[in-house]
Amino acid sequence: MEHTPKGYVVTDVILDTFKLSGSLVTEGDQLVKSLGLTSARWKILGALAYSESAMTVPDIARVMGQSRQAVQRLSNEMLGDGLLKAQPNPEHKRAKLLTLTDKGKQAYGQAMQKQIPWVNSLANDIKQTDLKIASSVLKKLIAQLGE
Amino acid sequence: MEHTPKGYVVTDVILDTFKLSGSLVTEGDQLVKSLGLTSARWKILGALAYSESAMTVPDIARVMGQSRQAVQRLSNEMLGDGLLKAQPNPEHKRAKLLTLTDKGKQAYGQAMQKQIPWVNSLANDIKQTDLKIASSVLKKLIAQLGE
DNA sequence: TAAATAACGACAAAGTATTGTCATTTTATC
DNA sequence: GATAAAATGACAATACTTTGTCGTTATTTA
Repeated sequence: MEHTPKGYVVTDVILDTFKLSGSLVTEGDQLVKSLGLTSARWKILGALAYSESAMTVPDIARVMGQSRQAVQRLSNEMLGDGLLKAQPNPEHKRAKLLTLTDKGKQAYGQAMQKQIPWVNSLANDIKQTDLKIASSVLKKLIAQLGE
Repeated sequence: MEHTPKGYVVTDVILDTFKLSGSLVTEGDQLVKSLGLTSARWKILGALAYSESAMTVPDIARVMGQSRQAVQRLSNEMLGDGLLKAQPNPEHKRAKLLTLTDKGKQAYGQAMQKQIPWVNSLANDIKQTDLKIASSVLKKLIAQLGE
């Protein structure tokens, strides 16, 4: 059995995804290092900042496409560091609702100020239409894998 | 400062890259589990199988876009497991040349037999032209980050 | 309502990764 | 050729992640 022409390109996309993901984590770590953040913590702050309402740990994990346990561990640390705070959840005794503290909001805001010029420059010599196509392809692949 | 329209889409691509990478590693682990492989080992086998000549550990790391140490650790384990073998490097006393053993070739071949129908089906409802565009966008982003 | 199923937090184990350091070897520079 | 700079293997520290398990809490189902 052989790769179809499309299957061959998908393999290429897969390998590039691994490479890009690694580079992004490394660059992201450097970018927010001075703020006391890491890429992983930054993503959790982002999930909560982007959300309109408070979320539980499993909520965040689902949005991020990660395991509940990984988010739980980071969230516990970030609660201890004062980046997050927990509210009682009227609908669930154990799964508390997490939100950003002022410190968390400030850290996320500062991270965004670093992220914005960074991604803007990353996009410089790539066409808008191509970026949108790439985004849709990645989303389709994610959807395929989620089934 | 705000995101440019393109910067906004790049952010989307970045988050999707994280998500997809995680899913691919998880799925890949399942796919080759019965062969005694993991996604990480599979990628190293692939780097050597794809290469026309033997490579050193740092060579493999550069191709994979990963740290030398991560590849070193996996390679040492795989040497112990008989998936790889080391040849003396006439051009370098310390950096030995790695190649696949018969066992390594067999494992990689079996992995490919599982990978091919998998990626072919992943590509099913995505247009070839879109896949190529996605691939080129990822490569451009990787190049930007490598500078 | 009762029982089965799923979700959740806590904890642990294993794997993967970056970063940092050190001694040694190789390569580049002068 | 001598010296400086870079590359390499080994080792350790730290961080992130998945998988698995357990007891408890919610939800679904009968």
